[in-house]
Amino acid sequence: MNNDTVNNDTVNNDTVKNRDGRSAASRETPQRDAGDKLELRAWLRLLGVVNRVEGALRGRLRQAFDSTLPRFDMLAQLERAPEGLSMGDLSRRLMVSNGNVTGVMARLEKDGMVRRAPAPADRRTVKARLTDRGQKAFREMAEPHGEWVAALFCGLSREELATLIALMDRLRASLERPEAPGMAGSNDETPAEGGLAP
Amino acid sequence: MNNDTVNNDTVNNDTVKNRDGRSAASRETPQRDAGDKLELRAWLRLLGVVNRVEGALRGRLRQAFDSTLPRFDMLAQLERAPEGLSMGDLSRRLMVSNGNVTGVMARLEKDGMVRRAPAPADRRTVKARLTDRGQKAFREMAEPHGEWVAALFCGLSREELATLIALMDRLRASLERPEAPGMAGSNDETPAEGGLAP
DNA sequence: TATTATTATTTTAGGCTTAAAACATTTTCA
DNA sequence: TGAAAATGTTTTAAGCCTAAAATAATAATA
Repeated sequence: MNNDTVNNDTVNNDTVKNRDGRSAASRETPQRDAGDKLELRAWLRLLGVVNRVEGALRGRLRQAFDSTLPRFDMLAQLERAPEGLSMGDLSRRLMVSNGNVTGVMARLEKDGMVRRAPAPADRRTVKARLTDRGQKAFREMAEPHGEWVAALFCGLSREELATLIALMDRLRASLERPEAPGMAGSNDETPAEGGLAP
Repeated sequence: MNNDTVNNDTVNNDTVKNRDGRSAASRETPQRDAGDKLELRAWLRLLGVVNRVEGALRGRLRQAFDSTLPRFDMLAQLERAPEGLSMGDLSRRLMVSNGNVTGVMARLEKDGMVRRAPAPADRRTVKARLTDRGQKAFREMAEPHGEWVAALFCGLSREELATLIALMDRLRASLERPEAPGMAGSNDETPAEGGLAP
């Protein structure tokens, strides 16, 4: 994964002149902006936690099952779709690029976990299904995986978990809004590609 | 980055038999466990949000500055350490592997952003510093970057941001605790490597 | 129907990331 | 001192990931 100035809390205020002269760009985000950089701090914390949890899960999955998170995710999606999924379905559900799906699925197929076949109706699309082997492998991993996650999050109470979920839902919803949620101005690069990332 | 069953809220209850027969493993995490999978849900939400934000930042950084998040992070660390940092320092601060630092720094050096030189005192260590070019490049990126983050998080109020930061701090602290926070049992694989990931 | 546009996937080129092995240098201590 | 342990970095091998270009097949339309 990625970091992003993860470390301590210094949040490089240095170059960010927001004392009173509020740069042209910062004017675009109205009532915000109390000089602190709350959003940046939140982002760095989020990133740090996700990196750690991901690292822990990666290690456990590798040691216990010689597998990886992306593989696990693909299997999980296919497991709950017995009728199979197209590459595009997987790409959308896992929020990764098409090319990525192609690669991971190729490896899974090589390992005998999935089978891919062009759809008879529309020969453009490729449908993937879990093999028996893949089904079995996923079912073996799923429970330990859930327990690892539970253990990693044991520092938060149920109430805190609920709060966290609610916050993430709010944030996600606001990210989804096509009101260019990351394009608050300044240099007029980055044309106007509309929504978020991929 | 990685996903991890990101999609909808189904959270594959399927294979996870926790109705009454609480599997041997789930007994290890005591008062938790109300049958729902709150931790898993929280984890998936977290991951989804981080993926989206990361994707948005990646795209903007690429389009506006033809740069990347890992490069930006390295520059940010170096910028606040004018006396330079060793490869190990960077690795620890950014929480990435040594080999990773070597690679990203090699590219940054090729682009003239940093300069690396063996430390005279201890010839094992390599110290990196920002060049003038690197300094300038980082300072140009830092402000837009902060604004992009602020805009992406504009869906949360200041209070919510503070709550989120507090939650992340608690979670991070509990992850740090060497009480094997991800090893709640079941199959006795994954020896006992102590703390978290790398 | 022939062209054009759209949709679905793969390929390509390049960068990020890790774990483990290999090197290099310094420290420890017998 | 000199071997052994520890420390710091790079290399290696493999996988993940993306954006953009290339393919392939279907749908729209003139």
